[in-house]
Order: sequence, then C-alpha cells, then structure tokens
Amino acid sequence: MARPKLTDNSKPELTEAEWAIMKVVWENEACAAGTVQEILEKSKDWAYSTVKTTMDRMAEKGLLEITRVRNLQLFKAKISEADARKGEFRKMLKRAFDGALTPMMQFLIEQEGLSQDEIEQLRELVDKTQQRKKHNRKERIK
Amino acid sequence: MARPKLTDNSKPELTEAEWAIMKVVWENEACAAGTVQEILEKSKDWAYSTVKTTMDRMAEKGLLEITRVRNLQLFKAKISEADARKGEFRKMLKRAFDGALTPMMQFLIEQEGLSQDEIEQLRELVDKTQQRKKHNRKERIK
DNA sequence: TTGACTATTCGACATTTGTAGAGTATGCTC
DNA sequence: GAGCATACTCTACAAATGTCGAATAGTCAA
Repeated sequence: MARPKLTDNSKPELTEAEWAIMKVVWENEACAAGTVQEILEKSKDWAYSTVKTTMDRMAEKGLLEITRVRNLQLFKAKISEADARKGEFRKMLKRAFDGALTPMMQFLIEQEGLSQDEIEQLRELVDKTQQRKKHNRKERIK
Repeated sequence: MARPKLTDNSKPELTEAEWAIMKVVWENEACAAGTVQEILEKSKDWAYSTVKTTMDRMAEKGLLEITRVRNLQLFKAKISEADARKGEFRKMLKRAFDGALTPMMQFLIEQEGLSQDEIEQLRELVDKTQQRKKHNRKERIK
C-alpha cells in the first residue's frame, strides 16, 4: 500500500505540512533542516525535530534529496513547484469535477463569485493566450 | 484536535473515500449504506462494512445525516455538492497558489496547456459572465 | 417458531500524518 | 581536553483514514 516513489510519471501529492516545507526549500534550495525550521518559526510553531522528521519522510518519498556536507545534511527539492501545483490542481479537478476542466471553469465563474475585476483579468489572460496560439499556428504553417 | 463539526462557516474538506461516497449520496438522496456499496461496487472493491463504517464516520463529522425507518438507516447529505466543490477548490488554491486566483489562472493557461478549444470555451464563458454582470448592474441602477 | 436474509453494531488492525522528547555524535572555543 | 552548541538519530504517541470480520438483531415467509 506504500505510495509509489514518484518513479512513475504521476504528479506528486503533498500534505499540508509538506507544502509548507516545500515552499521554503524551493526558495532556499539546498538548505538544512534547521534553516527551514527557523524560517517557518514565524508561521508554524514546530520544533526542530518535527521539521526534521517530516523532511526525512519527504526524502524517503522522493520529494526531497539529501546531500551530506561533513556533519551537515542539505536538502534539495526533487520535484518542481510547477509539478506540485499541477498535481494539486489535478487532484482537485478529479475529485470535485470528475476531471473535467470546463465544468470547473463554469463553476468557478458562476459560483465562486468572481469580481468584475477578476473577470476582466481573466479575459485579458484568455485574449493574450488566444492571440499567442493563433500566432504560433501561423508561424508553424508558414 | 478534533475537526470542527462544520458548525462554523468553513467549507468542508472531504477525503478520497468520502468524495466517492458523497457523489453517490447526492445522486441517490436518502439511500442506505447497502445501496451505496452496491453502486460503488463497479469502481471500488469495498466490503459493506467498509462503506458503512466510513458513512457512520461521515455522519459523526456532520457530512451526512441519518434517518431511521424501521430497522433501516437512510443517509442524506448535510452539505451541498457546490459547497464541497468550493471547499476543494479553495484548499487547492490556498496550498498551491497562496490563495490567489489570477496566478492560478495564469498557471493553468500556460502550464497546463489548454487546447485552443478549451480556451475558446473559456472565452465564451467569460464573455457571457461579463455581459451578465454589466446587465445586472444596469438593472440595479435603473 | 424457525430459518434465511439483511442491516447494524463493535471492535480491530495497518498506514499515514502531525508532533516531539531524549539521547548521541561532532566540532568549535578557551 | 572540557564544555557548549549544533545537528542528527531513534523512538513514541495520538488522531485520521482505509479496511474488515464477527457477532447481533430485526423481518418475513413457510
């Protein structure tokens, strides 16, 4: 029942605590557990051993990688933030919208109550993307 | 450390198994555990007691409500699908995008590789919404 | 009333996640 | 070399989640 070690192409799933730690590691690539603990101290009231244990487990799962420098362990991320985001997003999409994007969008716009501003932003984003795609297509054809 | 019983206004968070069960309950409002188990049999290989135990726990959490009819228990959803979706969406947004919608959209469009079609759909959706919003505003002003 | 069925109740066990203290090793400073 | 501060290791424990089987109890037909 052990979770696959991310050797497959599936996107990772992080727990709440793992997200918090990952964010720090991404920002401070190759950092020690103590550093992470200190940085998180402001928001999380975690003991050093709590952070360390969690990070060790993350290394076991293949989320982090440990490098030794003398008597110090440095942690690096084994997965990118983009992949983690993708994983989180897909999990949500699968669970709550049967994996279908359009219904999710519909829901988002209708139920989540986007503000006029947010909708405007969204529209611009879509515009730009569409422009870019069309352009790319022409390039390819040319 | 017990999770709040949803008496507060927070959106619920469902686990994987809970989502599966919830979906069946929403579709067959007021149904017995056995029914749920049978329906899920195609996709999940769960014993009756597995389903029942999970549903009982869900009732304790306030996700389901039990009604007795003779020696039969009927379960009804205490939370709407919309709320569950909202909860799941927000959790994802908070974890992976610090709660900010626009970055998420950006990510979605750029990284998740929406197809031309999907973008077109999205644009239409945005258009309609914007139209509606403007219209509503006029109505209100009028 | 006795089966045959169904549904319910209970207790149980493994795994994952959150959380941390106690002990141990290592290296620096005086 | 003794003392201190760090960092690491190990072990532990509670709660949540996934999973069930065994024992019970209620219902209805023969």
